[in-house]
Amino acid sequence: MGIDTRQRILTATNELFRHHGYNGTSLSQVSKAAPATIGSIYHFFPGGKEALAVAVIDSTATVYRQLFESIVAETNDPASAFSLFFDQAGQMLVETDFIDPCPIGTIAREVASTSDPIRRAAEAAFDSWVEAATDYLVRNGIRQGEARDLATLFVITTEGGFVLCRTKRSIEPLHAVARTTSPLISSALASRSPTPSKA
Amino acid sequence: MGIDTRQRILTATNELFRHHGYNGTSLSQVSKAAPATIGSIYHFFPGGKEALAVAVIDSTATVYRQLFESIVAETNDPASAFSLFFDQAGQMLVETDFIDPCPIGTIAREVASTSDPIRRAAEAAFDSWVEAATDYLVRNGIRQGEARDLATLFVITTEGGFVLCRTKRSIEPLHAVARTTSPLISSALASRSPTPSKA
DNA sequence: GTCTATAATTTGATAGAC
DNA sequence: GTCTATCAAATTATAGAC
Repeated sequence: MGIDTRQRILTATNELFRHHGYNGTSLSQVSKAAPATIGSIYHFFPGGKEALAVAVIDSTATVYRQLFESIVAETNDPASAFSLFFDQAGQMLVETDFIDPCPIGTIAREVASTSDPIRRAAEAAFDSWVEAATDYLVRNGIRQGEARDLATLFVITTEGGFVLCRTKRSIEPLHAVARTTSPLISSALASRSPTPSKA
Repeated sequence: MGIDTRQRILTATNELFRHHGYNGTSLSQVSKAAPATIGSIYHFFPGGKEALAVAVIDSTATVYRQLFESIVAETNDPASAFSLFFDQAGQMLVETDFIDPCPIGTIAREVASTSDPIRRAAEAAFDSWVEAATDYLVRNGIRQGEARDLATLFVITTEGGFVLCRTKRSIEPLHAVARTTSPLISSALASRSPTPSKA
């Protein structure tokens, strides 16, 4: 059972960050929640708390990118794919009593001015999400520039939606996002050049 | 000069929160930056750090609401009014080397699970912004329900835009917001019922 | 209203036995 | 790999002189 100690530490830290942010989480809390001794934490993460944050951000980036890909893979219409993503995020919020679904935005805003390694990890995460959504929209016939703008809006409304939902303890803000932005995808699809794809 | 000590404390705290968030800011930092002694801080804010945060959130809510009202008062077209707001926010980001323009979103996400007074203050701030933007859109002929959705999207994209801009040290995300959401306002205006207003 | 001193606790991090 | 013990520094908050 020694092998998954690293993963236990990572999982516990992720949850604590989503509860209390970066500066609000102490290593003693992590040690207790994992559970793992302080010595073990420093064994797996010699860079201490900062390295732990980078690892949490990297793994969260991957998990959310995979969630996005799995949702679009199961959905025919791109406009409803994004709505489905917002629905699923809202469901997560309710099930967890409005714990933050994503640790990255909070951590980035807390320490963007003081920890460049963490800021860069968060930047890479957001970039990878924008890229994944852009590629998906381009695959559906939307031209590169418009696709990138819409993908950026998608990530921004996700993060901004989490801010309002967590604050208001309501998923209504995410519903407003879905209602207002869904027509943007539809209209971009409608105005694409009528080159037939192999689908 | 005793009279504005309270204001100096408030201003210094606001700036420190935007730099390092709530848990990343200590009262000793506030004391040094204000400047004011710890005793003075507790004299004006007997509730300590938590009361200080509520006061910062309340004052920030008012300042931003006034900024919004002043921008829309100087602009003819609602679609360009929102773009102007995003432009101005972007300008602020560049001028301050990407210090967070708004302390509320960060603080709310940090302590929404642990401090209900702070969470409620942040909720009131967001609500007041949504209400101001909704009223403005309704005054311009957009029906209540659609206006509220667009106003909510406006606040969400502002907060989410700050997250990405601060993380990427770039104002390009806010530009993407302006480009993608501006047509939504225009189309809502175009489809309003043709009742003539007194403008 | 402002100041200094300090209480009581917790923090991130390290050392070294096992 | 895991554990305990411990460091030096910083934290919020309070007390009481001026």
